[in-house]
Amino acid sequence: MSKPDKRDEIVRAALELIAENGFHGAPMAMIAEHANVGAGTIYRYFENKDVLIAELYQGLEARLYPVILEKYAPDKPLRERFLHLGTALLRYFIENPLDFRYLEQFHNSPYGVEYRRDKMLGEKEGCDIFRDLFEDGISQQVIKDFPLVILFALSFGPLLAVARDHILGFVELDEALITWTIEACWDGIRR
Amino acid sequence: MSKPDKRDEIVRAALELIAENGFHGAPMAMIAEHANVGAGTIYRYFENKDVLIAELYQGLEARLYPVILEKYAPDKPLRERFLHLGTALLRYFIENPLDFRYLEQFHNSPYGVEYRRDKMLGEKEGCDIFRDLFEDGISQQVIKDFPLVILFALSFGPLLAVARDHILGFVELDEALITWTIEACWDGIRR
DNA sequence: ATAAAAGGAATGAACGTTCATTCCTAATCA
DNA sequence: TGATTAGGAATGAACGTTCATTCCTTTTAT
Repeated sequence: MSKPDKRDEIVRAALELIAENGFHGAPMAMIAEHANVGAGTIYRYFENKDVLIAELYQGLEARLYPVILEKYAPDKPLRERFLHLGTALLRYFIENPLDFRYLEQFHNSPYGVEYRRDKMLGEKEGCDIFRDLFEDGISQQVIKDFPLVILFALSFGPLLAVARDHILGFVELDEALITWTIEACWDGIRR
Repeated sequence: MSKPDKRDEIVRAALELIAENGFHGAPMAMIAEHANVGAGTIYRYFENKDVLIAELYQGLEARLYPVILEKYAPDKPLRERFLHLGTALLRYFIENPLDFRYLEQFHNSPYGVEYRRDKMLGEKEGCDIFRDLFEDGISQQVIKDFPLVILFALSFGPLLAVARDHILGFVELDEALITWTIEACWDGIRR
């Protein structure tokens, strides 16, 4: 097993176990076992569990942007742009349930809240695409003139909820239902 | 301190600590200390930590229904009924941030998922009021003909998200913003 | 005086992390 | 080329800590 191979195995095992069992249901010893690696080996690649958790998160976030930006046309009408981004995101979550569950675990943990607070205060990059879209829509009087946080809530709230419901098996989302759901989100934010 | 008084103190301390620090940030010893009670005393009232957590949850849920049903008029138009329930719920969460944070902790934990699954499979009582409302709306062709789970997601998704944002200090919700947000949710589900 | 309730030190299991040791590879020497 | 050895990656048993829970003593109430 080559060198980066081992790191990858650790990351993969951590993703699987944490996504399925939460941070506290995934002890380092168990992660090591599932990665076919000694317990101490993890510490050759990650300073401690917190660092492993954070790096894993950043890796997932980095994967996400290219996916939703693929074929994104910033010149199309606002509604079309919104539907593109929303459905792309929802599809990604459905096709990558482990990623989704991990992101949720992270966001609902102290790590995530702190991370989000930093982003808020620092006005960091990240959801730029959505923010631009909303600001565009407000100034064109196409989207309701609400604070951005509210628009985010109206868009991502349902999106994350249906993704969760699908992954937990409470509903079976097909292409049609995905589109309808994102269209309904648009109805919520449009004037 | 009388007998039920002690039980109440334990429940209050557990609510505060778990809402603020999560299940794993609220050890039994700390709960006992904050309740001014010996560590062993908790076990006179609750078989173990899981039972404490579950009973606390059921207590909160039981408080919730009377609140949102107050002044609820099942004969008013659908939109009005929806706005009443939605704003009442959102207001309750904002006025009782500890309750809200506890409920979120619970729902995002293995306890909550299992609990929800039981409810789903058993078609248990609970969100009856909302379900009736949605089914009414669908048959009157006022609400989109979506699966109930999707309608729940479109309504509660944003509601919980804005409540979270308010409590974490990312937005300051006043009466106007509360109404506008719930109206926007209605725009999302109405035909 | 007796029983019930409360208290908190003691217990053992589980966890993250460390570190002395092993193992593997590849450079060095004969 | 084949044998020897150095270096660092990998290991997993062991450690210290934390936690839920138990158990025995003390306090309170009757």
